[in-house]
Amino acid sequence: MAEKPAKQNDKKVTPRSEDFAAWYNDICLRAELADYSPVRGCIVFRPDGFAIWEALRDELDKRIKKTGARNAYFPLFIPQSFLQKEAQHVEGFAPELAVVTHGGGKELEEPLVVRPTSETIINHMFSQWIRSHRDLPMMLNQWCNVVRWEMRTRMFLRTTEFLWQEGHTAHASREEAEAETLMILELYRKFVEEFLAIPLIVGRKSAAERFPGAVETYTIEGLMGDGRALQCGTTHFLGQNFSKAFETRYLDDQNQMQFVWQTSWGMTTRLIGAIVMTHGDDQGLRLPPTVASTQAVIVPIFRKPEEGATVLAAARTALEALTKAGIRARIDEREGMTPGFKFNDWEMRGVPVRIEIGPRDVAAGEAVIARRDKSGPESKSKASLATIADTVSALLGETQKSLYAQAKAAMIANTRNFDDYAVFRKHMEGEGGGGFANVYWCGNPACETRIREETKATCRAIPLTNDGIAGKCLVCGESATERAYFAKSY
RNA sequence: CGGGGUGUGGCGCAGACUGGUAGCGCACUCGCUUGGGGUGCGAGUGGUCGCCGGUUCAAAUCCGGCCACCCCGACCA
Repeated sequence: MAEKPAKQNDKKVTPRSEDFAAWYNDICLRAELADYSPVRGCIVFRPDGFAIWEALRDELDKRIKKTGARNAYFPLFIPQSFLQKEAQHVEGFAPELAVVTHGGGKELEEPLVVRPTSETIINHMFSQWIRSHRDLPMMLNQWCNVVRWEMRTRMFLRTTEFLWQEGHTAHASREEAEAETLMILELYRKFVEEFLAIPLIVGRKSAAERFPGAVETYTIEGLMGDGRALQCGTTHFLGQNFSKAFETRYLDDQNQMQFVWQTSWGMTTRLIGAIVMTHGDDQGLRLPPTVASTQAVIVPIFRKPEEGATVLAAARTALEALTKAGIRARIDEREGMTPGFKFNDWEMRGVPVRIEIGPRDVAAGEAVIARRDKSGPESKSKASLATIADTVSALLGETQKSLYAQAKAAMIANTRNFDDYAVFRKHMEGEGGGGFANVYWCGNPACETRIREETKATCRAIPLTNDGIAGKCLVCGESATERAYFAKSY
């Protein structure tokens, strides 16, 4: 689908309902979240897009630090040989590596890989820092960029270079590492659902979808507006795969040499795309107040200069009250634009609350308030200028909840149970998404492969609490071991 | 790497078949007008027509070669 190019300077964005892919591109460009760069597959994060990342990152950083992990920074370049030490890891990442072969005008003795992820270099350092059980657990987090040479890219969702947070921990016991993996998974779930207002399905990945080098991978999966799933974050239980490859060992309290047990986990700038695709509508972006760089915009309306003075004075008083209450607000004083144009412009940019102040309002001591989480006449109401900060503050809280509720309702409406393979296949074969399919599965990779080949749907998550024993595999009819969610994904 | 498509002001396109002074809409600048849901009018700025070569008095247009980008697949957060 989506052959129609983005109509960047036409007045309206492509309606979401008409062409989801074109709509998504339009929004990212026109709301000035990002722009294409001269380098294929790389994007520029513009201030309004980067502000979302900053808000998200600051909150996530706080939550991660609360678990005891500390931030560090490891080099961008990794000796090529490091990537080759762990068998599955090489196999998984080799095709998508960017490799530096020259430096200072000379060919390097050993090529350097631009990190696709930092397990290897971190293990190399861990092996030098960890000597005793008293050094454990070691829990580090890094905010950085990584590069993966993907064949096909999409703004925010898949770019050659992306920003992320990668946590890496080493523990004395298997149990402790497994507990850490699940604890971070829950931290991710809460963060994405509460802060980004994106409802999720949580679970374990199938072997085919596992991180290269992990023993077990866990995931949080969202459902986008077009019915396709998006992996929003993953946590990995690495077992001793990397510690054995890098000899990351310690002496336990019995004076025995042991390999550490490890985890890694990450979330990326893909989440910006998830916000756009989960909450956006035909008018454009709808930002959760938590990440909106402008939470409330005041549009002054007047005709004559003398009205302007009165209206602007009222607008500035309101702005002061909002700012004092900790609300990120601004006045749209642009000249030569009609109020109607500004309304549409701010709606397209996803600002949660709009405040209209005109001469009639000032006279009545009121303002018209429009909320972005609703549409039509219900979105507008009147509020007293005297208590504007309280009103807006309450609305921002409600917006956060209502965006989540709307997305949750959409996800539930788009999640179906299937017990007949033919029916499932027919459902999934249609254009676009198809939502989540909740099915019994025998756990055999062959059945998973058949689903992928015939329907393009993949196993997104296997819930942690499983009633798989109760049913028969959707594909082969054998006794099921899993009850899993399948979907077409980004 | 396979299949399809497109390259003409910042963006979206027409012009090409039938060679002859490069055009339209949006955006941008200036002026007036308008202003409670994408105001209207006027005047402007801006282009070696993807690149190289050929045919011709003359090439955006015809011929040959190359390059780039986009979409659909395989790979992936």
